[in-house]
Amino acid sequence: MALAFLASRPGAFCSVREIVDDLKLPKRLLAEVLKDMSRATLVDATRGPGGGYRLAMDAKTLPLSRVVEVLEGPVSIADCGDGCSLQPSCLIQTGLTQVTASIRKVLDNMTVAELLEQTDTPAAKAILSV
Amino acid sequence: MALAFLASRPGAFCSVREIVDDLKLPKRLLAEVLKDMSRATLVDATRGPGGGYRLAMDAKTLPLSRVVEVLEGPVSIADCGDGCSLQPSCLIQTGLTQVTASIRKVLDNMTVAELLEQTDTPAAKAILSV
DNA sequence: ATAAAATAGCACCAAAATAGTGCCATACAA
DNA sequence: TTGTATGGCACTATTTTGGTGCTATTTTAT
Ligand code: SF4
Ligand code: SF4
Repeated sequence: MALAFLASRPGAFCSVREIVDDLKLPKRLLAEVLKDMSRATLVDATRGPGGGYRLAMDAKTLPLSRVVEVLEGPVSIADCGDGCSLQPSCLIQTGLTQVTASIRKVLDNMTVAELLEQTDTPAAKAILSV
Repeated sequence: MALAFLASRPGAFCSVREIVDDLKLPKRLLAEVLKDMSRATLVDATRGPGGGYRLAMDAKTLPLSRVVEVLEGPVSIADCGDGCSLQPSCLIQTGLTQVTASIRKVLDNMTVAELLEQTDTPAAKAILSV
């Protein structure tokens, strides 16, 4: 939601306060998330009065898969890696890997810009008309 | 994994013991899961010696979406329903709904039979050759 | 009959993941 | 110099998930 908000104000630095005033999110929590995204260079940050965050790239080139990876790590539905003890007897590993790939493709193919544009609630329309 | 196992023994009743001997799963836990699936008529059950579980339908007609729904409820990545307090200011609801639909489509389009057939590990090949 | 093999039900505990805070440091602008 | 803002990181609280305890019921074989 915060990224969608930033996408609606391209180029402008928006403070956490501004964002949560609009979106009604817990302020401290969103602050932590934005810090994470800043560290991952998904957003730019500037401090001090007038500062805040802005998207580090065009929202049209920011797929949801990237966001998920930054916030939750690699897209996956089963951690076959790091030594799953069931692997030797597992009957579905490759199949699940394919399902995961399909899901990642879904997330690759939707951008933050689309996420916002596709949403037709009053709040989303209002912010787009500004 | 258990459903894939049952898919490899079509028509035959397999006990929890048999399944966990092969798949190395915690017995009691798998038992609970199979009970759930039995209640949801995903599998048939018979009691007593020689009893166990078998698929209630052809594995080729059992999509993963059905399995997920039975075990974890409706496929979703955000519970917009039952009164999300953020809904009035949410900028991404419709977009996320579309992502969810795409993911469900992925799960609709892979069956338990495919899940097993696609898997090319030694264990999976072995069970298929029997 | 009786014993043994299996599922049925359901509450309960334990571990892990997620949501959310506290606290202080640092940077920037007026 | 003061107020506004992000940076870092440990910490608590809540929820979800993984797993167990216990008992009842059904079925087959002796
Ligand atoms: S899919 Fe098979 S191998 Fe991968 S995590 Fe699940 S059990 Fe382990
Ligand atoms: S998407 Fe928007 S409406 Fe749906 S749950 Fe998340 S915040 Fe609430």
